[in-house]
Amino acid sequence: MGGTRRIDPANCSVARALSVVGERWSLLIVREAIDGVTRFNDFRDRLGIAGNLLAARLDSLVAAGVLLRVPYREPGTRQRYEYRLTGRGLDLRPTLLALLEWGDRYLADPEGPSVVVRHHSADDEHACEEPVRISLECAAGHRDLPPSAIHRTPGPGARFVDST
Amino acid sequence: MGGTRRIDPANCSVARALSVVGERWSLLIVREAIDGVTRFNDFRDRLGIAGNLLAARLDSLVAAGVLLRVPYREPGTRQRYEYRLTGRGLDLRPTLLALLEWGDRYLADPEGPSVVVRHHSADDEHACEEPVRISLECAAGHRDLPPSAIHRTPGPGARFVDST
DNA sequence: CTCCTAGGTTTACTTTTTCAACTCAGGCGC
DNA sequence: GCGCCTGAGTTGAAAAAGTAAACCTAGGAG
Repeated sequence: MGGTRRIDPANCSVARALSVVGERWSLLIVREAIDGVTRFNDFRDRLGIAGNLLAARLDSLVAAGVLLRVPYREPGTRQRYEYRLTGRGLDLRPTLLALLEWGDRYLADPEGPSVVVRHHSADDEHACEEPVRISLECAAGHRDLPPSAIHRTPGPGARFVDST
Repeated sequence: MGGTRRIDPANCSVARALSVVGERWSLLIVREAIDGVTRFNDFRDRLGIAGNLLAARLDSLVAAGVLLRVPYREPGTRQRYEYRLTGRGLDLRPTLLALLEWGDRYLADPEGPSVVVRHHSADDEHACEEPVRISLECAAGHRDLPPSAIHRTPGPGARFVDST
């Protein structure tokens, strides 16, 4: 017994992240939220998702802190709730952008990508409207690493399992 | 009729990418493949996934070009098949890294991340073993854009739907 | 000629997802 | 006050997906 040890694949932030946003629809809901959607019927109409499932997903995203359930009241109507993206939710943008890039590269519409993500800013200073892409860079400042130039190493919270 | 028009949310590379790698287990299988796993029983043992489901996922990842089914033969055994990551599969690393970063930031083990992705290279020249992270940069050279500094615009393949 | 093993397939069961219909609470016109 | 409309869900039955465990299978070893 006691062969080599390797990082336990179950104790991994990828798996934990996927347990929150890995279900069908979750990331698409976040994408719509990033696009400014906040209301139940708008999510439902834009995604074509079933109402009960949307309710369940919104609940779990709220529980995970990705969305915030906020009461609002439009003049002349009763109080209702909307779902606002939190900081956590905004921080899923790189994930969505990585998926967008991969989809554009390998599964795009023949006419080209349907969505281009561009740089802008509230103040004019940095607004340039140029397309944005994902880049891998290391703490030593090496930029644009190819996917083959990275490897996984155990971190402080690593657990190990024996492999045979 | 004919309100404002917006990008059709169904005609989107994020949705297409998720139709390939968005099912439960798919990205974890890719993660293991990136980690060097190629064989059925290794995937099964490391992930704890049911055999029939693993078979189905491997098939669909092969059909999507993420994995390649390659015959091999170990001396003294019959020919078997293994599943090798393709270029498409490797290009999912940024997606996995984005999920890893998000999970580390918001769902980490109290002791810290279990996995740290580091920079290395086959030739010593660029090897530095520093941690790698995802960065958003635009074509004009602006780097490290915060998630709030980007927005979606229609691309050449965009389709539109009326919104009320 | 039987056993072993990696790589699956089958079967039976449980859970999720889907679709459509229904509810609910308040505001509004009358 | 009464019925109607609307946004935001809930309910329930059917279909699809996932799980666990037993079973199959082809070639090499003994």
